[in-house]
Amino acid sequence: MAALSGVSVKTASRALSGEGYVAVETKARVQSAADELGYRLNRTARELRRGGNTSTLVGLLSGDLANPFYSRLASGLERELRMHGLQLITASTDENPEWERRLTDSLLERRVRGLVVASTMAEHGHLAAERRHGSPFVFVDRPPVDLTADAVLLDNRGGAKRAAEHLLERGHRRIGIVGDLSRLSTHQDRVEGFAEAMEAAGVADWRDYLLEDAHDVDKAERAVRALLARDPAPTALFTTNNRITTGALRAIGHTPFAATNKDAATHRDTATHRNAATDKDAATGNSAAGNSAAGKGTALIGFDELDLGDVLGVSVIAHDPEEMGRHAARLLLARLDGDDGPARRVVLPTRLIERSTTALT
Amino acid sequence: MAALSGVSVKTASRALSGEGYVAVETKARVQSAADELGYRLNRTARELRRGGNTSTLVGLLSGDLANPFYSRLASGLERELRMHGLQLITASTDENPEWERRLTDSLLERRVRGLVVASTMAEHGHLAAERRHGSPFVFVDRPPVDLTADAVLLDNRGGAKRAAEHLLERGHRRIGIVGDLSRLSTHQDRVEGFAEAMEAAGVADWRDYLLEDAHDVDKAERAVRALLARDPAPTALFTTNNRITTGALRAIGHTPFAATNKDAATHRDTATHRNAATDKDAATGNSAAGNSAAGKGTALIGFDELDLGDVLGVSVIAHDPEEMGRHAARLLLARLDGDDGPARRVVLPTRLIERSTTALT
DNA sequence: CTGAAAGCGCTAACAC
DNA sequence: GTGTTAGCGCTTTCAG
Repeated sequence: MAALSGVSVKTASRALSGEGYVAVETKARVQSAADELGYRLNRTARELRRGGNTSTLVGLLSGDLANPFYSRLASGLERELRMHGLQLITASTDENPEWERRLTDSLLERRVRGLVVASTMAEHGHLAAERRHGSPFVFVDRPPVDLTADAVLLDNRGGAKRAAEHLLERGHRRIGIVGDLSRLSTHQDRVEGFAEAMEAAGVADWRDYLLEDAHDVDKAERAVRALLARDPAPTALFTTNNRITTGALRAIGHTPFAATNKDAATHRDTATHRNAATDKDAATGNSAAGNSAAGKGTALIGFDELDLGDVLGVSVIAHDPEEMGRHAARLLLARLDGDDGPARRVVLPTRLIERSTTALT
Repeated sequence: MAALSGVSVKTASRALSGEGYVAVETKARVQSAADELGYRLNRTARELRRGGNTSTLVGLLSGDLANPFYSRLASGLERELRMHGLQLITASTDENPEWERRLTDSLLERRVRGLVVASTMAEHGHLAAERRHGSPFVFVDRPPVDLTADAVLLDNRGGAKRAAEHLLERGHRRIGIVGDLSRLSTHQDRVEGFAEAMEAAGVADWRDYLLEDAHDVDKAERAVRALLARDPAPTALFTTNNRITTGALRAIGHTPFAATNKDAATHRDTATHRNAATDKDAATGNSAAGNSAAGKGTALIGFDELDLGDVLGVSVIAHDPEEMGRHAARLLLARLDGDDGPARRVVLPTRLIERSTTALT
């Protein structure tokens, strides 16, 4: 113990934590002793003794931290929390409900100060007891089911409706729509918004061009190819999230530059665990330029902004993931500050960004 | 205490933690009592009592979690750790050394099991005492200075050299190079590699076209515009990371689709805190199509793969951030497993992906 | 299989 | 300014 090395006893606590009065000289002595021994305060023990919730940890559960949507959400959240002395601890659920449950337990056992979750579970009744006297929850992107809790959501329905209207206004009627896991509420809302606009326009058979459960870029690419191969091919496409839009762009295959393109290796080099698949994908990806004739004239609008969306000229329904994170942080901070009012629900707007992929030709 | 609600005392511990022998019936009784009270084990207290390092937390410090490079690194790291029962706690330093120091202290005080850090600090001698009997460190992306520790790095020099050679082979001699913060070792290595190739080719004045400290997309875009406005304008560009490449693409302004593009709002809607700037940027971004004539024929190769790099046809020096994360996890796990051999240094390869931006015309 | 006591590292509350 | 005592919630002994 640093106390022995110094001369005093557990007044070292005061010196190192900077709380309470300590003589300047004593403080210096303790400090240097601690430095020499490589000693540091044990924050865990401190939080235990302090009782209640003194932790400075806030948990975030999301499907996949590598998805720009979630990483930007995390970034906004983290920055806002940090300004209030809190730290973010993140975990990916891989959209697996069982893992989400396990990770939630784990974070709660760790007595996090609060929990922000983009849930992949079908219902959240099991958290009711927790919520009564535990850490506050904030749901992001997807609302709680069977539980009242704060939530920050997107206007999915409105955004999707706007996307469909935009395509309809430009004369399209056979519009393909490719979606994520069909069990996700965000997906359902987007399909609903789309349906609303289509039916209002008198297009009853829009479901013929609906493809769901395209959860990753490769699946999306295949889905889009399948759609474009239909006999009366769709003249336009609505892709309901960033990964799907990426897949669609690969399928449609813009090659903005000269075609002297011997891009043998695709960028999907991250998939080191699925070698066979990678090679095959590389081949199909490579043929994009060749196939492009099929979907080249197809109009496209996607939900979620893309990193190079402006450069590529992709029309999108955009929103602000970082803002979502900041909002979640603010709701959480309010709860930590004692706010025990009714659950709040914030719905963030989306907006249409019209670019070349839906330009009139 | 659940003990009271049940009938036994702190045998509840055994029941809930599942360690030691407990009658099946007793266990069930305790369980239901705990459920009802919304009680959960306090992992913090457990770890304290257990002494030493029993925590399951691993910290990651990086510059900016929203940067795809770091978020993919985090993703690979998190997945690998999770397979071994460990959890990831992340924090962004915003490339601010002072914050990095503070966050490091904070994580260490929390007795994380290990620390993975993409450091922004100039030296790390202060961690020497820590390393002796504290948690192991793994440096990623940037090597430790004044400290021996495990590290997973990229072949920055080789990759940059390859990029330069690629451009030189295609006849370019006036090659602009735009880099990140000049104090970062990754930047320096990349410039060195570039320099090596240029000097070997007899281009002595390459520094005339070097612009540094373009740390964000906007700065990069401006830097590239400035470069292209030089009198003998460069015929090719090497951008040394993903953000800079993005900025360059905006500046060069490919508009792959028809120019009926009224993209009034740029995608930089995230910058709600800098309204004035945003509007201005939007304007300049918007004029990309107009200005494009200036740099349209300019060859471009970037360090780091881009999300839509294949669709856009951007040549890059690619590598695998997720793999870097997995490697870091493995080094850390080995240390936790008792490995006390000399510090390891893993250097991951890069590879050239040749696409249309460097195609011969 | 279950219980009682002690103590992990720290800090609240009081002394001195 | 500083020291003392007790106890946060748990798990470790070591006994029943």
